[in-house]
Amino acid sequence: MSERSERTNGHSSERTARRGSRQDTRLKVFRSAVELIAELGYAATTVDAIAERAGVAKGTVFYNFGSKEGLFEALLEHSISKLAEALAAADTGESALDALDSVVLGQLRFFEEHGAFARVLLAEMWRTAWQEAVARLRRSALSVYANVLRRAAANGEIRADLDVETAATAVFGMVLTVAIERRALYPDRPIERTHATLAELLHGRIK
Amino acid sequence: MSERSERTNGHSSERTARRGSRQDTRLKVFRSAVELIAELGYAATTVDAIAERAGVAKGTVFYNFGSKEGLFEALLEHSISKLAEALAAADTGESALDALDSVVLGQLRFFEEHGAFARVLLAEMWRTAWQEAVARLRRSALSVYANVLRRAAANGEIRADLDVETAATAVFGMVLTVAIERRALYPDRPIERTHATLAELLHGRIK
DNA sequence: ATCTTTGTACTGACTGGTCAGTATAAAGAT
DNA sequence: ATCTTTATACTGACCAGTCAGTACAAAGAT
Repeated sequence: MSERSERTNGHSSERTARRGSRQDTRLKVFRSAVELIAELGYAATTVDAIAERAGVAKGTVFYNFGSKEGLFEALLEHSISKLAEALAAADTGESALDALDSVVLGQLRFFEEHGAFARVLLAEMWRTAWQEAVARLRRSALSVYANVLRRAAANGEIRADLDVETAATAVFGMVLTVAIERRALYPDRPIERTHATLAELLHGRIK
Repeated sequence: MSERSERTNGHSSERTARRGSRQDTRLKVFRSAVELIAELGYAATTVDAIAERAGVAKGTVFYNFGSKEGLFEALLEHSISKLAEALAAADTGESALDALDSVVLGQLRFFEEHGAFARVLLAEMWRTAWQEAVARLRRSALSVYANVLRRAAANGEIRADLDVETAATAVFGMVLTVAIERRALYPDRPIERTHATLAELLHGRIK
């Protein structure tokens, strides 16, 4: 979703010109919603609270998203797209295994910046109600891992018979869990250190 | 409905305390609660629904656990203990890395049997409201992984400078994620196959 | 033996508050 | 003109927690 349509606002006067623009309002609501839902969970988060934190009227939320569920679906859609973009952009490196390390780092960095979304994703990912969003996640984000692993298997960097789909989920879940732990427990630890630990784990018994 | 005809079944439950049916009631409520919360989440699950599925009156839930939150805390306590026992029991093997594989398998098997709890744990684990339960989880379950990894580091099976705490969380989160995916998406796949994939991933670039 | 009391486990109708969603009038923005 | 947002007020369903009462077993008491 989110056609980046900036709507040609005449010329100059760029910046946040469209003060009351719909896109702007939607983003404010997204930010507020993801923070609250990360803290309290979807069901315990009220639309009143979302609207208040976003600094908009309650009616605006319903005007823009139709319902609480509609808001949440749009939020998932929006955030999963961004995550998929970030992972795909990180898929670079000499060897496939270098690329794997790089994607792991990309995921860590994304969740460093969007920690609230990490929590929401972890909590809601397997709820049957949002199965469509999960399917999209598999197609767009997990497939980045699956492809890297497939490449590694194809040119002999790892066993050719590895189940890349399961392995992709495993790595994704591993990084997601660690990213959340880091934010919750060791917020000041440099991300590179966490990344190094994960890389060692994935590279196996290196001395 | 259903006049709980438990009555004096004579046998059932050891002589620990007369009127042993209270333990029975609590377990029925636990079972019902974990299933519903796995499906709907904590906040969206009503005490009415828990009581109905357990076949007890709503008042019984409050009589036994004081509040909805009290019920959930007792449930976490109960289940985390069982999980920790299962992991500790699986901590066996020639080398530390064999033990690691074994604990991973133990965790997979535990969540195979208690899939609903796996979902609840994943979703609620990092909610600040249950931080006490998370602390207990770290002490009792994650420490099994941390100890295995420490042993492996001590006798040179893996790098001595590995951050075992972070690695323990990583492995735990990886297995938890994959266990849930397996149940949701590939329930018929033998657990050994999933285990083999995780072992390969952990053992690194073996050809 | 029969009556009375006590403690434990449980029941389910009821209450008081909460919250998604609606309604509407008026104000900005383009 | 039309789209978007604001502010306020309202409705009705839903739900956590309460409470007066039931059931019943065991322990005195007579």
